[in-house]
Amino acid sequence: MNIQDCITPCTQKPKLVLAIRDAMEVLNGKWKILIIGTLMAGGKKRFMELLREVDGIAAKMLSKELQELEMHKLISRTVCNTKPITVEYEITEYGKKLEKILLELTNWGMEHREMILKG
Amino acid sequence: MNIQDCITPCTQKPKLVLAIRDAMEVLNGKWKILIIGTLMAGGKKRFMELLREVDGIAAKMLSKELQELEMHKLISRTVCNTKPITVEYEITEYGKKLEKILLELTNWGMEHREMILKG
DNA sequence: CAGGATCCGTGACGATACTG
DNA sequence: CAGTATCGTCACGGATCCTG
Repeated sequence: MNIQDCITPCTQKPKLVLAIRDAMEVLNGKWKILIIGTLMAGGKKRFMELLREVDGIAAKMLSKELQELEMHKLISRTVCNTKPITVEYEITEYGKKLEKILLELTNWGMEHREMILKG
Repeated sequence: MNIQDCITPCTQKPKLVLAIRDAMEVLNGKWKILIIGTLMAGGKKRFMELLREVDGIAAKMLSKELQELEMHKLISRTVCNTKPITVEYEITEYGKKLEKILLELTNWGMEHREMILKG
């Protein structure tokens, strides 16, 4: 499948637009992709670990975006009855389907950074 | 290259985070990816065509996001000395490097939509 | 036709303090 | 530790009008 196949003929809306809209609705927010990337690369993470590794994010935002990601079945949340309580976040099998996107995004980002540095 | 390779050892920041941040900085904004997708699938487009096809966008936003995309060398802007004046936007060779990302995003979006509809 | 100028509301985002 | 509550801001985004 190539990118032209995403266009339906005549005056109908391009399928591409709908699909991208759907994807963006799930991935919107300043931190979601970074959170997913961190979890995908690093396995299980606790709240505080994420707070440290996704640096710059505030606890409120992390909490909120984690909830939204969980709603969309992209990550799972597990409460461990330790003392004090700890919580583990992990990417789901469904969430792993985003790996290709993340990879392409990462590759492009690195190329782009090099291109900027060279001028 | 797989996603684990994006992690540098020990306490350093993951390379993945930097790359994704770079990419997101270029692609941020509600409409950029949709604009790129439309141009990539449909070839040259004039301002009014984009205004129609990227539906929901306001002229101000379209203008602004097109400028930013041009700054980043992802699209080109050509003024035709017709009367009244018309302008053509086209994706650049550099911009075409985003094709893989767009494709993966589109594929995932379609799968996700189906998954939602089925429940 | 392409888009700039202006005005304006909302909500995304952030800092801080607090709780079980 | 893992959050929630509260408050504040600013810029993102939209509507409308105007110009070459």
